[in-house]
Amino acid sequence: MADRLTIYEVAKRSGVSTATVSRVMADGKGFSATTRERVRATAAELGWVPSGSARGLASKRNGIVGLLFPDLGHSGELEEESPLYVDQVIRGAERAATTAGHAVLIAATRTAAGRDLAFMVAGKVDGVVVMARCLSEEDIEVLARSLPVVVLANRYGDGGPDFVGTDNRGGSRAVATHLIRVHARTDLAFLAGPADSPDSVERFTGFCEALHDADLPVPDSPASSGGFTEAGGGAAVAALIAEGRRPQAIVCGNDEMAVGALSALRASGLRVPADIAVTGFDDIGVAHHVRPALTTVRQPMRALGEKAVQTLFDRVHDRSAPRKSVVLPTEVVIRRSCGCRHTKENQP
Amino acid sequence: MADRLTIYEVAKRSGVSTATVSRVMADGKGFSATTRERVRATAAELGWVPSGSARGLASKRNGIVGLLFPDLGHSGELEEESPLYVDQVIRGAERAATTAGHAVLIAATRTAAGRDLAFMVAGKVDGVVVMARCLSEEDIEVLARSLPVVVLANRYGDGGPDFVGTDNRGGSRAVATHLIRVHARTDLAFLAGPADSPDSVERFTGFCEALHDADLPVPDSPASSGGFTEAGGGAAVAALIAEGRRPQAIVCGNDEMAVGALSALRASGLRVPADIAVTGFDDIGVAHHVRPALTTVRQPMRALGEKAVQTLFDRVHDRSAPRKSVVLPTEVVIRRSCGCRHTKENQP
DNA sequence: TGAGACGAATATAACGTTTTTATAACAGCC
DNA sequence: GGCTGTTATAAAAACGTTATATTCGTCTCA
Repeated sequence: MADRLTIYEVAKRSGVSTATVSRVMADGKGFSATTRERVRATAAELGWVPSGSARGLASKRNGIVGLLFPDLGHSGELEEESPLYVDQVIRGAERAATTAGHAVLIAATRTAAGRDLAFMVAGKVDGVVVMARCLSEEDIEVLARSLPVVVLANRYGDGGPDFVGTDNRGGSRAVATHLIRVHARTDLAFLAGPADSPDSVERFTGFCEALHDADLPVPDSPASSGGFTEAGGGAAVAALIAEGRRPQAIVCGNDEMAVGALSALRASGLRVPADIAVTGFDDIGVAHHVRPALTTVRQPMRALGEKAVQTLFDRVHDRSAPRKSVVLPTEVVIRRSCGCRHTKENQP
Repeated sequence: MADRLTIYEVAKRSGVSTATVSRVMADGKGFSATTRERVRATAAELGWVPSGSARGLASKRNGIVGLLFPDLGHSGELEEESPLYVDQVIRGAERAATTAGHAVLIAATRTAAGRDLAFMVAGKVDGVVVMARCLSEEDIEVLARSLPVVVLANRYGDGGPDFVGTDNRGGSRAVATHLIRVHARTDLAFLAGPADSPDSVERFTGFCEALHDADLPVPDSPASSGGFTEAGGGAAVAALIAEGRRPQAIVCGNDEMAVGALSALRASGLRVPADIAVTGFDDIGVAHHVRPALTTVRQPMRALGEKAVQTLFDRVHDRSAPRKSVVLPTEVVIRRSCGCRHTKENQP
């Protein structure tokens, strides 16, 4: 019986031309109300859904933005440990996209065929947001030559695509300054993440700036490193204590390590914050459930996703605009682990 | 200078035909290794990304699965309250899709143009997973006529598309049975969600089955309703207490209401679980942080997303296979609020 | 040496829309 | 009743791939 269902069939049955059907489906102008209704009814009756591919091909618009991220929990046992903030970024991106009538095409790249997937995605969208380190700089450059690209949270050089990130440095500086000014701590240790993590490096830089601001000695390198994991943070702090080091505060590169630090300090019989203050970074969910509740720095992950997509749309709209670089402010979340008695915490 | 970059340009520069370029990019067969390298090099050099639309049009394959959900936090002030489980479903879907070399196109439908977005998405994908109540039954039916559809967590009639959901009824029955058998509670109250929520209805049904199993009187309707919100749950329980009702246990339709119930009971000077036991449903994040830690029922949201996409692929692969209906088991998570002393909790 | 067979590469017709450009219908106006 | 200016519709040319059917060599084996 029926051939494959196309716009021709719908046009014929509605007694109009394909052009009219096209305009009706696109909510355009140039047809009467009755025509509109007739066409819509026919389409629904036949169960016709216009081919997005044909549409995209003919119109050169896809109505889709891509979002590439390194991983979303493919790492076997570590599933639940995979970065939760990705969810928030997706939410933000989805919101900004929906507002503009676009859908979001997501894909993780840290898998075997990840690079291929990334290019496949790139071919289907009007522009793409690329999260930190999920594609090589060369690949990003190739993509950027053929479609709008926004890089998220990890700037690539100076001449690259638009960039949106958070103020790691400022947040770290602020929380360290809080420890110095408010709690009069003068001997602070920084617990770093992986050495090749730009986040960790920026946070250490902010930490150093705070020390510098207060005329305290500035270290060349972090006191220790915990690989951004809870276990690593605990081990690093335990080692520090075993060496006889007793800083007045430990500024941790992220919350996971801070949680580990808390356990390690308790195990050593040291009190937080009385003996040693501890701060984290990221404000993950457990931060305000752990005891003492963790003073940390919150990154506006959702806003990040939103801003990234908005920036992408700006770029789609004007491909020759000057390169944009957006840095969203971070926010210090005061709880107990820094020594404060009254927590100051807005809802996330 | 350059025209718009197409396969023709790449073919010309590589000294081969477009067909060869196409096959090389698709990792097909029928070309020599040298040709392959030459073409790939040219493509990279030119920064050419094959048009996904043209590809999809010609091949009738998109390499994309759609995922439609009602909302992802567009509701103004309630942002953070929006259902977190959606994130998990997305993660599961993304994983299953990536495994098959597909990307995931996501869109929320509870917005003004939500329905249009849904149809737009449908036109771009090889199949679509539709989450509970984000599209009318008629719309789903229209979609299902033109592409594979899997309905998530909310069955539509008996003749509809493939279905994947969780065992609400069984989970509710299991947790109620636990209260009866292990903790010898005989006077249980069910705190329902919105009356039109199939989830709530199924959970109430399971609750009733447990009572029936134990030869306890089975109520016609829930003891009270809290609209699935923390405030609503608290208010409902407060009202119950004010009326002089003192059930031995309150089985809540979801965790939010259970958390509200906990507060309300504390405010009334009642001890949980000594005076009244409380259970929840969903195992949201706070469930194990609240005091007493909440005994609840966990739904495998991530597995749900994964299974939905796998089921979708099955359908794509064989469109005439018999209708499939998958119900994933739920799991009772024993904590303190039911009266148990030793929590039994696997990592989520 | 020639017939077959096989691998590599090509030419070209789909694929199903949107978008011009052109035409037809239809008021309103003198 | 012809003229004009809108508006609604029609016809056909893109859009950039993939897939089918073919061609072209080269190799193998009788």
